[in-house]
Amino acid sequence: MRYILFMDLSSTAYVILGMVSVHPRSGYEIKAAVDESTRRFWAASYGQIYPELKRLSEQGLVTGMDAPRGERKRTVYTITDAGMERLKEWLRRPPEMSEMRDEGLLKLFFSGVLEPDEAAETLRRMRDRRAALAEELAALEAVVIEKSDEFALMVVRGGVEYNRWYADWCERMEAELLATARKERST
Amino acid sequence: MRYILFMDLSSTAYVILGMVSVHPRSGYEIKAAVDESTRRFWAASYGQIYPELKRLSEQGLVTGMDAPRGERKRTVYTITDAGMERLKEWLRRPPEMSEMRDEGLLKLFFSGVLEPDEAAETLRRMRDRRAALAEELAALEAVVIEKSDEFALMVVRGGVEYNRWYADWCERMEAELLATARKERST
DNA sequence: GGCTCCATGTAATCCGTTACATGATTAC
DNA sequence: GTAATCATGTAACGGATTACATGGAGCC
Repeated sequence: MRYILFMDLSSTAYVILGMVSVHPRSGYEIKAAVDESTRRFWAASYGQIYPELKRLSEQGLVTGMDAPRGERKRTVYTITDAGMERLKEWLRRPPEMSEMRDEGLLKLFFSGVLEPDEAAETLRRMRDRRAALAEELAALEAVVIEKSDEFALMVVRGGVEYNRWYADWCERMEAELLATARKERST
Repeated sequence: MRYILFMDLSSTAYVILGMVSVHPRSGYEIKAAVDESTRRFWAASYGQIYPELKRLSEQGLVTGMDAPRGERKRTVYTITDAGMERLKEWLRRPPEMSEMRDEGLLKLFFSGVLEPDEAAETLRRMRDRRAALAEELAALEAVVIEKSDEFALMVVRGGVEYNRWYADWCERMEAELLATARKERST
């Protein structure tokens, strides 16, 4: 007999716990929920979800129940009391990890070897991307309002604001860049 | 004899090309440069840098030259014309990848199971972290100004602005959260 | 003498994505 | 009937971090 008292959970484990804390879901549904909500700041793939569900189940943090749809097998997972405790305990701990990888910024950073208008082109692309993302999230906002989930709404709106700020920053930097380029040409 | 005409380069390869495009550097110096500049939006470890330098050298995109310091062996890498062309070609391509992982946002997203003031605590931690980061980058700004690198400066300042926006957003969300919590308590 | 920094490298490991396999159900 | 979606899983692969090994140089 093995005693698992308090094994460290992976970050994916908490996404799963969070997702089933709202209401029971199948692995497939968890993946779908992640893809339309946390994906932009915390993704998860089938390759993580299914093995993790098995582990969480073994540790008694979720329980899987058969819930077939016709002849199609299906297992929905419910969070247990122990699972809810672990989730809350994690939520109360100060957030640690935060990282980003941004190819646009990297290109900008090295753009000293290019002509100013080539660098400006990078900024325009970045701007367009961010503007599109802001619109996408603004559309999602309507969907989230329906669910009346205060925190989900807060996060989507934050996403809209962030992408708008970013798009605006790109515009300003492009203008600045072209302005100094003009000034330099005239001397 | 092997003919490598146009093998795809890894993202790390471009960081290295970018870093040696400014002036020749050793692997150690590349790592140090990454750590004090691009790290926040594009990191690189020794485990990537040294093998990648070897590959880039084999492909004729950089050339390594012995540059010992006393008895201590040291190799500095210089970008070749071919390497510069590859770097520029990449810089001109529209940026694709951009991703983030943010534990704070993830915790916020699932904070519906907590008391409002516990969720507010998460926002306070996030705010403090962002404010500290903004200060850190503001201090770095002074160092970057010395180097008179227009693009590096643009990126650091962007970082300051971003973290200040983020910190401010956290403050506003905390206020909003506590306000609705008060309202709900009074009903 | 010991600590920190300079300097190069590799092996083990972790984390995560992609691709694939399989099969039922629903919509057109 | 066939394409898309629901549903579960795993194997292969790739990217990146961590840890370790090795050793010289400079400083207190």
